[in-house]
Amino acid sequence: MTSQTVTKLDRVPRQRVDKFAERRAELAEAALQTLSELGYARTSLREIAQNSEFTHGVLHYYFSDKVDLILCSVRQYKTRCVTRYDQITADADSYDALMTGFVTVLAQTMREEAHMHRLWYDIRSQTLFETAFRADVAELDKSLENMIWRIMCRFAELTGEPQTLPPPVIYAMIDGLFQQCLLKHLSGDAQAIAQMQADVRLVLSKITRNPDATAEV
Amino acid sequence: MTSQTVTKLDRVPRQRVDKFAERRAELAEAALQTLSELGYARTSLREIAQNSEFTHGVLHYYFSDKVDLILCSVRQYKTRCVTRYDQITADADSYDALMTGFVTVLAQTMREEAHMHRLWYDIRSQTLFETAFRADVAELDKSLENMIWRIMCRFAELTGEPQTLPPPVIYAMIDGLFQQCLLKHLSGDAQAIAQMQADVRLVLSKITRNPDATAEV
DNA sequence: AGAAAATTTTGACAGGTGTCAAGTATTTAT
DNA sequence: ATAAATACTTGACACCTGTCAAAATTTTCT
Repeated sequence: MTSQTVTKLDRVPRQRVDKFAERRAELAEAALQTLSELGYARTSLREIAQNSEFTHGVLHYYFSDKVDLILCSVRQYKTRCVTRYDQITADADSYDALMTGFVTVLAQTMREEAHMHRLWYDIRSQTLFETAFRADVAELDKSLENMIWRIMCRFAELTGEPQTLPPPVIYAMIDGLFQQCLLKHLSGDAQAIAQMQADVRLVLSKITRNPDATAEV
Repeated sequence: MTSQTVTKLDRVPRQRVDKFAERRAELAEAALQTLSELGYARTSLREIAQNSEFTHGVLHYYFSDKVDLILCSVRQYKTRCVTRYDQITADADSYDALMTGFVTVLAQTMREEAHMHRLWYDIRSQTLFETAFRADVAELDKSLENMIWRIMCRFAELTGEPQTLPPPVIYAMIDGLFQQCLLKHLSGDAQAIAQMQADVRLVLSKITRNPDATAEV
């Protein structure tokens, strides 16, 4: 239930609502940090509160229960994640530039946000058991699929060739490569990132280019 | 520590050792069932014991701690999983037969062992946080990679064309497709399996066939 | 300034967790 | 058959979990 939230939205002045929402966001942020540090299985409300500037009781003032809090966190994570590669798409004015831009941001993401992404894979796995997260996780997954698809469309524009694989397939493939890389990267494999960059280049070159293009060019 | 185990292996008669190992396997099986039902985060030792014919205390007689038990379970899961597609590879005597055989077993696995596979993805995600599982999970992942690679080698034999993508890349791609399908399948999407079969066919046909082959044939 | 409302803290609750030691029952060996 | 080794159960321990109500604090409004 989010009855508390609804009540507030109904009759308190505008400023209040903003403050309430801000604090929710603040606590959701603390939850994100905790989840990315400990993983879903070991994340408790008291641990989350300790990563904020409040005590554990306040969580039930701003969220109806633990699920409500985590859902809020996931949505917050999404808004940051989903436009990550759009600048690259806009800037690139050639096939090679787009390719280089893409794998560069992939590497950067892996280096700087590895913990946040392990949280994502952890939550997505929870979805296999817990129905509560399914709708939000599916929506986020779809957004990521769209993000990848926008890149592929730009590739298609630049080559003049049509797309050869549907959005879900390309996303699944890139996601699989990213996930394997994350595993190796967090296990201490120093070459994992460079290897993934090479792998993505290889796969995309087979996908984005027309089968006969290599012979023509 | 598995000091208890070692002690037994050292000095008790052969029959005892077998019985000890058998019971370990039996309890590991109960753990597998529980994990695949509840997920890692909600699996407790008492719950595992309830899925066996013993009480919770016995777990500490056969395993040094919870981690020891789960590692044992994962290894047991592996031995069943890793040769799943080998028969298909041996039987198929044409490109189309191999392709059909592969996607058929993929679908069968998804239908019959969805719960076991969600456990696998759950445990693999835990590995991103918990170092204790890393070595075993990495080994299992490698075995699965090899299994997929054996299939690709058979494809290469049948087409006469060389492989175009290295083992880790192909595995990551297929795994990504499988994982997405599992998510949809468990969310109630009735077309998920058929869609995955089509997707795998599409991707493999782009990978296993020479770029110019379509023009030739 | 004082009353009212919103916010935060504190402390408790019922129940669950892994672990382990002290028992009881069962099997094995002599 | 009796003693010893093995297998299993029971019950406890210290601690952690989500939740919530009551009290204390802070902010807001008049």
